[in-house]
Amino acid sequence: MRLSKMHINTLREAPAEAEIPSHVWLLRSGMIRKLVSGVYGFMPLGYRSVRKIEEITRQEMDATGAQEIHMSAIQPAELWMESGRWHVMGPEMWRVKDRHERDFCLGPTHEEIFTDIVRSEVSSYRQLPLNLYQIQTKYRDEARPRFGLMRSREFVMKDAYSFDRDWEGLDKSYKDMYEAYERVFARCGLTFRAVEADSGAMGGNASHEFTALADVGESEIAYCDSCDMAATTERAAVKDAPAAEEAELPLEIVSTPGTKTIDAVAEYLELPKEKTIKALLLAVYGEDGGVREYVAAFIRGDRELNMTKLVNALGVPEHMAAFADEAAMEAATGCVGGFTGPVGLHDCKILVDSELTGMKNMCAGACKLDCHMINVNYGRDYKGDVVTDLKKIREGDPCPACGAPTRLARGIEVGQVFKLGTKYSASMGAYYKDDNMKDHLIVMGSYGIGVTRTLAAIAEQHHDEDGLIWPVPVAPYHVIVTVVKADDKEQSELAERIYGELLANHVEALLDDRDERAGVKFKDADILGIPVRITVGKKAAEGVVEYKPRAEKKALELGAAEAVAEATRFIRDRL
RNA sequence: CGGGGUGUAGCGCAGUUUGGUAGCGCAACUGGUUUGGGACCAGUGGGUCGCGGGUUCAAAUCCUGCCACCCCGACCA
Repeated sequence: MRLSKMHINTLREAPAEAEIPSHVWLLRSGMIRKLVSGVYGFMPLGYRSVRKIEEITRQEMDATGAQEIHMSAIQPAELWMESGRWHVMGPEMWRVKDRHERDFCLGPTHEEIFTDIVRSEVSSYRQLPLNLYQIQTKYRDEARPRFGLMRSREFVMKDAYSFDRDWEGLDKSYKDMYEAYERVFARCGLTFRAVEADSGAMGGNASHEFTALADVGESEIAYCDSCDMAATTERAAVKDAPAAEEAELPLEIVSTPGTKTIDAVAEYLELPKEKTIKALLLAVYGEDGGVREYVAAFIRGDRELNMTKLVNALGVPEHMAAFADEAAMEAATGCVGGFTGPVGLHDCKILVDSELTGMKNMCAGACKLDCHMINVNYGRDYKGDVVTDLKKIREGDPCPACGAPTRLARGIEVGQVFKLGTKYSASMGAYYKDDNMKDHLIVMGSYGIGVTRTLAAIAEQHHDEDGLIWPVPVAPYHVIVTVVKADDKEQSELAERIYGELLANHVEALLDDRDERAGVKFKDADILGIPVRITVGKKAAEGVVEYKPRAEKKALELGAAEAVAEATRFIRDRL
């Protein structure tokens, strides 16, 4: 492609809305363009890179035997009613009505649609296992779209669904997908980790998230250098601190005026925060928006609550639980904001972090204004309706698997795989017949890759102060041939020859034949992040050009033929 | 949804405090001079000042309602 004919528009300055490097450079390179908040369009170069990620994904999916189909983004509400998710999904689901007032949604994911296809088209064990996938636009009305393609309301996703006869089959399908995902992200040039994840609203009982490491990532992972433990911080189990070896002292109420926070009460009573109990007051809401149940969760004062573990313990969807309106909860349960403890509550479910059962002589709120209790002991003074791990993991906490210090890192969730089991086949009635004509539920898995988010993750990991540096497999073009003086006959002829030879070698080449100053062309080539630049300039008459990989600081002087050979080799080695 | 901020030309911004009929840089167009890291000179075009209502002789500027966008938080297959 000749740049003189191509529609590109690089920006000298970043639009004010862009905060992180991937967003800045994708906008400045003119690869993407915002339409409204969380909705982006792809310009010629951006769309080429998107298609490359799609193609890599497609190749790796096909290699596992998965088959590509294409379903509509518009989905009838009935299917979501059947699975039970029409009401579970919450406001993130983009709901629309047709002219007859019938309910539809713009698909945020396609479990229902694929289950529906398979239940009507698969009836025999001979048709299983089956893995169907699509690359398609998804819609999620995010509460807060952010960082360009990173968290957008419309995005391209590859979603695959596996259908097996039994759990052993699912294990195999899951492993195949997991390994395919490792190949996809490796080919995209990402530094990533696969970590254990919570399966959330997807249902199912096992999940891994593929996280591209990046400081700006919204996903936080915990991992261990001494063993292979790696999990999202939501998921990571936290080892309880060892039980205290202390005699139980008599329960006492003490006056603690104005100490509404753990910091304040610990300071006032001169106690370490580890000797205090923190109360988190929550409400579970029903579908009508009213309070269904009040919940008080107790964890050690120095810990933080892990909301995911809490809602899992309650068995409710995450958006149906939230911090309670204090006044209403005080009236209903006898708690006192800032002074709530596990002793003295009523009409309220009590969740206790397992660690507290081993702690002796703790300080907790007394459910009485300006008062705390000391020497509170589990078993003797209070009990939990549920006792489980409710705490968030911290850097340095002992690894739940081996005890070595845990490390934390941030990243971008570019893919996730789930073992769904029979959640959807059971709710929607997807069966197959075995060789005795007996019906069995199909065992399912689902597997997603955020294609456009992957593009952003790659940009986030591959840029410098001058612009993008695309890994060859996802670069919009491989080589850019820059003509320093477009009106110099020797230069333009040599550049044309090099350009032609590159194309003949099946290298995707750009020819910058624009009537621009050299500096403009160099700046643009750098911003666009084309992996190799061949500059045809002063020494064109001698047949000498400059060869420079984008990631290198210095250029090499080579003969034209050598430069073509070198560029061709560079690209082939990395594809 | 809560808190904060911003809306003025394609992009980045000034002007708003103290009302007087809109400006700068970049980009675009024309001509000339330049020509190896975002050139220079001269000229040109482009704006319902987010939208609606109000105050006023006069509103980008003051009052008011709404909308959009961004950031933090809540939330997030």
